[in-house]
Amino acid sequence: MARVTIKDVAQKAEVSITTVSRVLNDKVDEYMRKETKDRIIKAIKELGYKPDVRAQSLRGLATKVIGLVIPNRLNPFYEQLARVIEDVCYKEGYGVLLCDSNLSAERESTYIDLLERQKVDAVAISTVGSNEEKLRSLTERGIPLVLADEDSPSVNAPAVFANNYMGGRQATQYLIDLGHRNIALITGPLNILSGKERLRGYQDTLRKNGLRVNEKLIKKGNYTYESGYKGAEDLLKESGEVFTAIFCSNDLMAFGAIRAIQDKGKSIPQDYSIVGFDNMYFSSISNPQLTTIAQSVEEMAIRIFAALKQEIRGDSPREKEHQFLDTKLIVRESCREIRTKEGFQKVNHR
Amino acid sequence: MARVTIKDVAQKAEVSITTVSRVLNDKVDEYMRKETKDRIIKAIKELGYKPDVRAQSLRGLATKVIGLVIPNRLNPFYEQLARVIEDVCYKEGYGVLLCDSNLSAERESTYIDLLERQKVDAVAISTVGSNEEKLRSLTERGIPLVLADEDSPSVNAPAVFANNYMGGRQATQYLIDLGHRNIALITGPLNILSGKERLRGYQDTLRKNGLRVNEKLIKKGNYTYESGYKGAEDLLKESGEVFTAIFCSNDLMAFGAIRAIQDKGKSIPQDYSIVGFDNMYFSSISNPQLTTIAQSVEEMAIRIFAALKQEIRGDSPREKEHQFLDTKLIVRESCREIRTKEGFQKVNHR
DNA sequence: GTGAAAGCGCTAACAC
DNA sequence: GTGTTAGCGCTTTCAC
Repeated sequence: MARVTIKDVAQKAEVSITTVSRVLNDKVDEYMRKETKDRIIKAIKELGYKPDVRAQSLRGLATKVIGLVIPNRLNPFYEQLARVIEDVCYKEGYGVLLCDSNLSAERESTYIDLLERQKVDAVAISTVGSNEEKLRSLTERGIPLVLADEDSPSVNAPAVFANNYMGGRQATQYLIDLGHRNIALITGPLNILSGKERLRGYQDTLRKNGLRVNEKLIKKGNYTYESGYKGAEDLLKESGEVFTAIFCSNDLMAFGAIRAIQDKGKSIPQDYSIVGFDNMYFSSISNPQLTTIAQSVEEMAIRIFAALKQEIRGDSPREKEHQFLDTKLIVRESCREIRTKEGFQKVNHR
Repeated sequence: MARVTIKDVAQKAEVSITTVSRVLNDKVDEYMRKETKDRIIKAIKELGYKPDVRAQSLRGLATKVIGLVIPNRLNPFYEQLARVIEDVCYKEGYGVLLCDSNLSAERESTYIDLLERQKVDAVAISTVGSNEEKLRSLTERGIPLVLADEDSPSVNAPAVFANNYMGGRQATQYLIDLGHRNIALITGPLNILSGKERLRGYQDTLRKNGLRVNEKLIKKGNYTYESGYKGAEDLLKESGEVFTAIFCSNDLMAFGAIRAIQDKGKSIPQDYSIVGFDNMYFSSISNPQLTTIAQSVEEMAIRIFAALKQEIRGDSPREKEHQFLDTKLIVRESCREIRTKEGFQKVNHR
């Protein structure tokens, strides 16, 4: 029994294909004899018939597939996001065409083309940039778009972000509350939103607490383990500046920094306190377990999917909504309270 | 410029849709005037036309999408496999519908149905079991199948496996060569191939070296961090048996075991040597860095894709090939040589 | 060298 | 209540 189509079902149930189609699409309210319906359902079961989505969607129905474009799943945050979005889609009967642009704008562009040819119902994208035009044309071609944790200038689409600024503030404030006064930062890539915002949160928080922003304590990283290692190494040897804590813009860099510090014979948190960002799974089982900022990835996935659905239904406003989700400090083992000139610092944070 | 179809291109280039279709599919060898062809290509460019894959495939062409079903991407091995397969597919112009069955046979079954309805060109699956019938019917329905690292009894499909038995032997032999005589094992799930084979490799290697297989030193795990922690805890407190090393059937459990040991105030590798399995990214940056067995995931992805293509082309033999890929020991920081009764042990391994 | 027309599997407007 | 038919966007046979 190869390739069974609606015709086979119709034949077996001794009705027309229209009638079969009606029961498939639950257009039965226009009264159909129960007996007929049962006969059709029985035939479908027996033949193991499954409608061909391509044919259905050619006629205007949904493909029930969404495209998801992420920059790089080696970054655990995106991997987690992909997993959670897939989970939500599964529950709603959608498949996910997963596209990892591998940090390449060109690859991202190729993938957008692929998704357009595949006529997916919608796409969620965390863009690496440089594809604004293509993204705009996607929506013009009738494929709705939702921006996931990365903005795209000149693209009018709903967006869901983690509040990276808030996270940067929480991390920095926590260290200050522990008594740290000289807090270093290893940044993310500064051409993307999360990198910029975490930096801004750090700077503002220092200032708000009457502390100076020391440029020598800010090292540029790119979210990789290696760049975290390098950043901490530089802080340790080159700068000659005093510092007692590092806020790393993501967990992977935090692990690199920790290793660099340990390789210099120092230890965490005795000699240096470390805060990460992402709360990746490994941070809860690493040694030491990492104090970090958690983003609510589940919540983000749910919001993204909701936005996707709204766009698919076409009932979204002309001005697209940008949502920001709260971040949360997760205290574990990588920070310690320190004695300052003024004596023990009163710890008081959320 | 919404929805541009082949008609629009034909109109703009002042030819029939047939002619446009010819250049799309490179059926031009049947002599077409170069001028005509150029005009069409120009029109395609200007309109940004992209063929609708659904329509093409309805007429018998490929959908250029494959389905990939994995048990659980929280297991880094599968996540890595998914990433690498996606990469190969990208290079070959294929999209990937990624389906995480989340260790549920029911979810896997639902996903198989989805893939059939979507008429993907082929599916690669690492099954969690209980869906043999469904898998067989997939192939009968014309959607070829490749088994990825997990066999499925009674399903006649090509398969690509890591040589888990070899890995189990390598890990165990390495520990023996380091002088260990009482080697514990934390197993994977014993209802799946990799779990069984790694266990078998462990047992055979002990015996081949004239060592006794001590059931009390074998703890059942399920590839999670928690089960590794629990396994080591049990070994440490309950058994009362002496042992100096643990072979953990995957890295995640190795991390759990390490933590359990450390929580008891012991250290790695001074007090206990640990070998993992998978060589996940984190094993190279963890503390201590983990000695482990590497599977060649890239090679696996390439072979799987090659098998997929062969099945799609339909030129594969009736008796499907089962391939086994070599594993490799990666020595890092989590093991040490120990003194035995007979004095220092000569270390001699590959 | 190029076009007309059938048909892939399906839905929906319209008939009866 | 159910069937006939046009047509979604495309490829391919056959005709010219």
